[in-house]
Amino acid sequence: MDSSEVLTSFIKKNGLKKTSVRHLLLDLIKKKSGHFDVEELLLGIKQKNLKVSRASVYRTLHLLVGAGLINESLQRDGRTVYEYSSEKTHHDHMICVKCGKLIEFSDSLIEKHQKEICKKHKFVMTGHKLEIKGICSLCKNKV
Amino acid sequence: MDSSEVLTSFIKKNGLKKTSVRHLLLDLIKKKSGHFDVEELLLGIKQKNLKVSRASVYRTLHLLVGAGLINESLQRDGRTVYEYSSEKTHHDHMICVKCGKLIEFSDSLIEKHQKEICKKHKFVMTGHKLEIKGICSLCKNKV
DNA sequence: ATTGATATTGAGATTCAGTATCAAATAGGA
DNA sequence: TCCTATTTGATACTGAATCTCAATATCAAT
Repeated sequence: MDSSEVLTSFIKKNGLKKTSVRHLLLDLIKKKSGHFDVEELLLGIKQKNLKVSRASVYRTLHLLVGAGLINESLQRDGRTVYEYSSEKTHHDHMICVKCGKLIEFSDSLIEKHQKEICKKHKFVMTGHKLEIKGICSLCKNKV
Repeated sequence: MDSSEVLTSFIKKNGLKKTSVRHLLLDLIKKKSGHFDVEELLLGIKQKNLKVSRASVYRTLHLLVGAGLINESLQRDGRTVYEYSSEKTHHDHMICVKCGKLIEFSDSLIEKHQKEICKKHKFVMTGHKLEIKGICSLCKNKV
């Protein structure tokens, strides 16, 4: 089932309506395939001479998170950064506090431990976020 | 070296000035010993008939983070939640998306893996945050 | 295809956490 | 005490995210 079908079935299951705005945004996001925020999406929309309002972008992003198609990835400069939930394993982030560089990594052992901890607390995990802040190898060697 | 001394030496080392506001806030935070945000601090200040401005609270919190005395713990309802960096090992959080309940946990294996990953990427970690979102055991059993 | 009930959208106003500004107050060395 | 740099408080400002509400679109039933 591809993402468009996932969206359609999520919409149907929740008594919502299939709209062009919702599928248009999903398409834009799929093409980006990486991290993005609301400003980036709005810029892309403007450049392509499409018409989607800021409010609809925010609303649709919430919807897509609910459908599991995208994730709130992290906060950067006060903005929420999202990413498309691809099939590849969940990954986490290192953020360089000097240059803002984002490094992705994934560690199956950490994932496994998280699941065990949730089990121990009888907690049903719906999402998780691991952010490591520090100084990247390039910045470390500067001055 | 207790936290007040840590603050004093941090202030001296950075050519800053020792002020009553800074030590007052540190004392308030130590007494709280748990999670807190700016509004909570301001409320406590008001109730005790103390006088510290909102701007100074924000400024001092940044200072205390820099001195390693407190941590930015997580985001809750758009507000930054801090916590006092006690001697106990670093801990992470589970947040119930239904009731907002915060569950603390710590896992030395996860910590260890994080360090290894940083080493692999030649990344100098200055802090990290792990947030697991989901549904707590109490909410799970409610309708 | 038309209707009607309901959900969605766009434009702009609003909210609110956090930041910037700047004059007055304070710290602390000389 | 004096001098200079830092800090503080009051308040204006910023900007991401949300709210409002009239206009529009969806879709099931006719």
